[in-house]
Amino acid sequence: MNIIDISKLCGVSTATVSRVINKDPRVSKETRQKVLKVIDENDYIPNKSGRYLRTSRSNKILVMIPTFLNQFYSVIVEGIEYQADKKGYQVVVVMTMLQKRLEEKYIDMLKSKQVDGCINFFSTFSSDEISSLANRYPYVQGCEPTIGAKVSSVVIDNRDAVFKAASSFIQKGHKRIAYISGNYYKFSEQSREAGYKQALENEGIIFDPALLAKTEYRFKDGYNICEAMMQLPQAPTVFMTASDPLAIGVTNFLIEKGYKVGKEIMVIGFDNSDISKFFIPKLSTISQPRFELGTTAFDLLNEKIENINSPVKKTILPFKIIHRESTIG
Amino acid sequence: MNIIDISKLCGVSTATVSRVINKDPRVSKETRQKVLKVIDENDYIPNKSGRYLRTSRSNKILVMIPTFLNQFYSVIVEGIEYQADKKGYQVVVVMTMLQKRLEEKYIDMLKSKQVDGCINFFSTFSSDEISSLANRYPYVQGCEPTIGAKVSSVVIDNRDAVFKAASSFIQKGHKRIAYISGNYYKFSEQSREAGYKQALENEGIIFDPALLAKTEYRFKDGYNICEAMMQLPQAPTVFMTASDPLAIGVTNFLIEKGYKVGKEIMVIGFDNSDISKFFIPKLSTISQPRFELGTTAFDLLNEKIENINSPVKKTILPFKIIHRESTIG
DNA sequence: GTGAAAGCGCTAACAG
DNA sequence: CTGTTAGCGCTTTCAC
Repeated sequence: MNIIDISKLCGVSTATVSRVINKDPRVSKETRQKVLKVIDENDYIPNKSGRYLRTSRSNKILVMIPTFLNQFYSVIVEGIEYQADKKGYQVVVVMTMLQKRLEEKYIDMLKSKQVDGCINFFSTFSSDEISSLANRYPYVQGCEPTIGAKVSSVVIDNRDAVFKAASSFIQKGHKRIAYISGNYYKFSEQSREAGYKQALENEGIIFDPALLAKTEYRFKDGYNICEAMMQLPQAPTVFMTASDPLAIGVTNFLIEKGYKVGKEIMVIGFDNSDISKFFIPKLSTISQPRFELGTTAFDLLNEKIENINSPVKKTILPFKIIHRESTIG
Repeated sequence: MNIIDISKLCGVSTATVSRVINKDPRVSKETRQKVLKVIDENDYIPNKSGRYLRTSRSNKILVMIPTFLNQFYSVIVEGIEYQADKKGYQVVVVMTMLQKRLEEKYIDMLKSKQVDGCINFFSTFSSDEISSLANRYPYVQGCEPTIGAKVSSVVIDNRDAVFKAASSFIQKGHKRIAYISGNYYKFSEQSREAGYKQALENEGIIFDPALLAKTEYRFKDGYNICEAMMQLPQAPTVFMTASDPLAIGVTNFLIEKGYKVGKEIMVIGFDNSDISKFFIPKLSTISQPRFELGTTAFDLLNEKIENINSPVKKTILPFKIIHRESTIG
């Protein structure tokens, strides 16, 4: 069942059927109703490949995220969907699991014109690859822009977030502040580490490499790192981490050993994931405006879709430091 | 840059270029190499819409899930990707947020031939709609098959899972067992409630409607329900829930009020989400084989893609009841 | 081993 | 307001 079949059943041309489908106003009311009736009766759905081939637009955008395991991306995708929906776009999401092979498999959807644009939240590509990609296709990055690449992106001020949080702990008298970072050497990690070191320096505390760990973002990594650091001659009194699961892992170890988290030892995570409010003790964290990260990413992408030569933009959104029981007892 | 441009640059026909792209063996080695060189030099990527239109295959499947907020789906999607990848499929995921409008917006991808098949994990459609959909397009369901619909699906034996768990609590002497269920009136909910009631009946305990709650699956819902139930004249000594977040919400309330969870009051969740091992106390839960749910769902779909008239299959995978601190102190 | 040509289903320019 | 027609980019017979 295609547009020709429908047109024959209606006794009109395919052009007229196409006009009805695309809500072109210059079709008489009677014709329109007749066509709609036949379409409905036959459950006719236009083949999109035919349309795309003709219009070279798919009204679809691709979102690449490393994993669905990290709830962090959930609200971001909601933001993208919210904004994209208003412009009539479909949003399809793919998972790259941090693997270059999978990223290539799916970026092909952009290159082969199956989607009108792509928002990526973690790329394994080099900055040159990203620059050239973004130069030729609508492509923007969120949260983890490729360092040095010429590409539109939306992020928070990671450096300032950690700087402010660390500074406030120091001002309350803490001297041994640990920071557990990720080990991908990406934008957010570098920024946050810089903020951490800057805070120490500003407050006249000498940076101790033993208090800076690089690891994966999971619960057990936080647990393991904490276990190691608590055996240092001078153990930390504050643990700052690059994710909430890391902070929860840290807390697990501390509580197991009988420490009073939030009183003796402070713990603060990152991302304000849902569990942070319902963990026991309630977890302090640094919050990113996830929904707005999504809507902004879409807006940036849309500019590129409408004009691939529009200027590259780097948008920075505000963060929030949220203190709960794990830092204020 | 299209296949014609490439063919001209190579001095061959488009047919030959197409053969090279599709690894057709009857192309001479020299021709092949010349074509590949030109393709590479020009960064030529075939337009997929042209191909789909011609072949009516997209090598893409659609996965519909209600929300990325629930980590439960993460490993399932990994399983799907793992299996689909072996057959050369791309996996695209969309989020329906339990909204019929969004589900329709995305099911259109299946009907309009943008994907070769669809795996859905939560549908708002009626059983008639699903039956007719599954009859005409490769479409299967996972975890929450539409009740009464003629559609292939993969699930665990939800009824038996809750039956076994509840029975074991009763056999340990518990008489007041609460079950917090979801409020969507879906397959898993009905099965689990049936298992719960069956266990009570088998052990000669009269079902008390005050101990069966229907709510959403979030942390705070567990908290609120627990608060209400603990005010009953005879409060429960066991809380079973339909999700881990619900169980965590329950535990939050109990600990806040000073109860010893795992000693005085037992709590068991559902799905064995990552946090369950790192919550304090460690949370007992009922585990579904998520990766296998994914691979099996893909296999079922693939059968339908290869032959839309292949018989409808209902696959049941094993579950596991995992006891941790919240039920064994 | 290679090319010519038809056609997948659709839209849009043009004509009337 | 409606129809005719070309053509989007690709694959695939059918020839040679």
